[in-house]
Amino acid sequence: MTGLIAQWPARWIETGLQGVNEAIGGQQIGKRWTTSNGQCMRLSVAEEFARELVEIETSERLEEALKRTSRFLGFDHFALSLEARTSMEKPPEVLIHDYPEAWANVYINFDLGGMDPVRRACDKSFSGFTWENIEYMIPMTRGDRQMLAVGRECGIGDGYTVPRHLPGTASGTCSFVVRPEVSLPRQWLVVAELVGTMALTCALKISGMAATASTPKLSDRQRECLLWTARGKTASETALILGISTETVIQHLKMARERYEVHCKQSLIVSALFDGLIGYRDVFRWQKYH
Amino acid sequence: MTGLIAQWPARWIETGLQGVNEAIGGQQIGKRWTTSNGQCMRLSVAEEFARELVEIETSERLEEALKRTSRFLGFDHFALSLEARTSMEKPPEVLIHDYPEAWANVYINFDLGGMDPVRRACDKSFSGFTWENIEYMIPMTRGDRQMLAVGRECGIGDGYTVPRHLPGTASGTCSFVVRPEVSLPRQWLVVAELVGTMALTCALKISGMAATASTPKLSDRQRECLLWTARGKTASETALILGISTETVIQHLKMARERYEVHCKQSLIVSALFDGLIGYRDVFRWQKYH
DNA sequence: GCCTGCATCCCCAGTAATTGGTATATCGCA
DNA sequence: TGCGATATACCAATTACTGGGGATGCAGGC
Repeated sequence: MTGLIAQWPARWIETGLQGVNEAIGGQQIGKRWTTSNGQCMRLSVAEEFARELVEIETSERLEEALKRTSRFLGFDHFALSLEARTSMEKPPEVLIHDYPEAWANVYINFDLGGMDPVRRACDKSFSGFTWENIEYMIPMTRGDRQMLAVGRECGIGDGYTVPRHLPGTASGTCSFVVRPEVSLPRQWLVVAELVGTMALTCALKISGMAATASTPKLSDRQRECLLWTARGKTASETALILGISTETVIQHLKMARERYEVHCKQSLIVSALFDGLIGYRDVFRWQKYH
Repeated sequence: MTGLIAQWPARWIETGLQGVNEAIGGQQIGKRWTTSNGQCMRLSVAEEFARELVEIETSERLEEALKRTSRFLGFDHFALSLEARTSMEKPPEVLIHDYPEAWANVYINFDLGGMDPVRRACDKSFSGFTWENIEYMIPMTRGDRQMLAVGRECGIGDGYTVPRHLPGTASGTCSFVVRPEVSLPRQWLVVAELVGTMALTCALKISGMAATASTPKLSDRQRECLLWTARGKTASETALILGISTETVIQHLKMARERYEVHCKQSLIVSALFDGLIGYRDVFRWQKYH
């Protein structure tokens, strides 16, 4: 339980915010994102992208829209990857990009080794980050730096990556990249954050991993018993907490299993979590207060 | 094992995107967010907030800045919560809000029942969502609706919640709320998405949580036994499947519980799912084939 | 060579869960 | 008013799990 409790230098945290700050940028309003009459149009780009996405059903169309939008934002490449949260070997649900072929090939080898520092940094940030800040987020190994160097030779310079996670369901990243010797379009990073988020939402929809509401399968009392079970309580403990008899708790859980058509509490918990009938926050928050 | 992997109605997925679309909004540019000379200033609000955040080191100052910004965006209340998934009992790392006291008190009681549909919906979306869309994301029980009704009586109307999750590390939400009978400021939701993201990043910095990340690691065999357990198998069934003795399976699960510092298989499964050690895909894909 | 981690196997005592029943009372709704 | 759903409570038999002990062999690192 100990292990790698590294002390992140406070700097990355600041740079995380500064990254957003830079992303927001815009002291000087560039010509490119203002119309002739001086109207700001940065959000309009995200707006237009959002309108497109509502209609998109296939990864091909998402790729096309993302490519066009990333170009407009001033990036040379983009890459979106969405994978089911699993350790088993399976191809990602959605993987679209327009990286140079040389880099795409190299990348697969690096990725198989799990050596991508960008991926690791994704587990550390709520928001998008520029690649130049990765070294303040995670320890960079020699292999990591070598990978980035190889990337530059393949036409991959700096980038901005938007990470998103859904517990138990999926992890996704959406990166916007410029070629070497070119600066990131700072004033557009904030729009990239929005565009990346929307693209990942769309990818989730395409992959079929998006959630939906079903009619609640359980009564409130059944759900309550289930929640305490998920929190690690036994039937008798739950009975004490709810002020009812142990047998009643058992009965509620019995009914709940019948409704979900499962025969054990493990499956019941997994099903209810997946359905959204109980949430991780419901389970873990309570544990804080023991 | 039917019913679990239902065919998601496309509706919520669309509404998810439409939510973003509405958030982007802005067909009609309201007077409120344009300056006298017609300059758009929506992003400027986020920009200003970002500049403040870089300097903020305490939750008190974050609270103050978030309160001011949420008012400016047209919301009546805000709430930010950031929780670590540690095994140690500790209060939430950061919990700041300016909800009416009546609601804060009521909420704690409901919270003990784990009946907040907003928190559950947070496990289902990459981006922020309006509360009116929750019913398309997760099943709503009677208790859920009752909770929202009580909320309205306490001055809590509709809201927009930004969820963020770092696997094995932390979960956070930032909500922006209007009082009943008042509409959400649609054109500002996109800014709320950015402000919420930045506020959560800042909260992460304040809590020092970036420093405490390591998730327990299980051996391959331990994970395999855990996976079959999550699939609803008993120890003896798992033993048959893996071709080892029941006692060995029990031993592996024993070790896994020790590493996660939990004492029952329910908690083990929930923790492993949350950390991404196993995924719903791992569990359900198998069940399709019985 | 020693140590650690891993995987495998075994025993035991106590507790919990599962499956099969039965039985009340209440509440909302048609 | 009667039906169905809900919440409550109980019993009995069987199986599964949990937390203590052990043990062996095998790989990899220092």
